[in-house]
Amino acid sequence: MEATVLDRLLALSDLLQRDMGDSFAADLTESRVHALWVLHHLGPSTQQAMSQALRVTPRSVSALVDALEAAGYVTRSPHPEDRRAVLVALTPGAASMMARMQRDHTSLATRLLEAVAAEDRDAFERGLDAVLGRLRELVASESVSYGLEEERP
Amino acid sequence: MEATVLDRLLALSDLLQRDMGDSFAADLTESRVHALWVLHHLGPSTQQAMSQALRVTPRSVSALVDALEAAGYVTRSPHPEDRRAVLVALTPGAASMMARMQRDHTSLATRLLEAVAAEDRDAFERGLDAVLGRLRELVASESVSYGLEEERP
DNA sequence: TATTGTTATACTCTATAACTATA
DNA sequence: TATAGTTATAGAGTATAACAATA
Repeated sequence: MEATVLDRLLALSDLLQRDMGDSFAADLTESRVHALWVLHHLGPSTQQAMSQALRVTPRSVSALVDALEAAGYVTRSPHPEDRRAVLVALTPGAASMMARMQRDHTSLATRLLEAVAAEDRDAFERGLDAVLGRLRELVASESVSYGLEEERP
Repeated sequence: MEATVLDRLLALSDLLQRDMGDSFAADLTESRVHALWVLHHLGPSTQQAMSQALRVTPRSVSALVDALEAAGYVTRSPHPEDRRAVLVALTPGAASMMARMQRDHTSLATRLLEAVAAEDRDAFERGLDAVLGRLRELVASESVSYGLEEERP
């Protein structure tokens, strides 16, 4: 039995994730880098906005921002229009680190696409979009399930 | 700027992972299901073997197996040839649960591939293999890096 | 009344280090 | 001496619930 497309996608997913989890500074973890990455793309943000982008609870964002602030990666400042909220922003050092990460990300994207034979690239990209679209449909309709709820050992 | 192939792969990775993390019985977590999945594919295994397959330390395997054993998903039995080791095996209930998960997995693989236009499928699969191969090379040569070690804020 | 963020608490995953039993 | 697994301990991520300040 040979590997299905799904198996290969899962293998890719595994490699990408392992790769991203590596090579962080000692005081950075995957979750913290994810938070920095979100700030890099969103700009200064409330913790509410970060909570939605990271898909974790506001309480967890507080903990992440506490750690990032203590290590000098972000600052908290009062929101100019809403005195309940704070604005979290990257420090200059963290911003340049994220800029470098963005360049590495772009370079990786290029190198991966270059691995695909030129005559296959269009079909490959169409296929990728099709699979992504289908998966989004399935997730939205909740019809992707490993059905573990019904049965117990 | 439109999404690169890498961005789409990461989006796929995200959806696949979110999907797998959902819909577990209350006493199952993603890590525990991963352990059950490994046992489903390897058959009865030592904790050492599980440690390598799951890429976590032996100590963490002990903790996972403790929880799975307490909840009735696996059993520990003495290894017939090595009295230091134990064999961890799925209980019948867990085995049938994993069989169902395997069917769902196969069905998902089929549905995803069906989303790709028939005339694109060969090129899509070749492209996928090429990207996967390239990523494996890059990871093996450690030349994929977001370079976070050198700089600090 | 609803929202933003925090304090308090708890559980899970993971890791390192030291230890026992066996190979 | 090396390996399989455990006890002990610690750090990080996440969650829920109750609360404060503000909208």
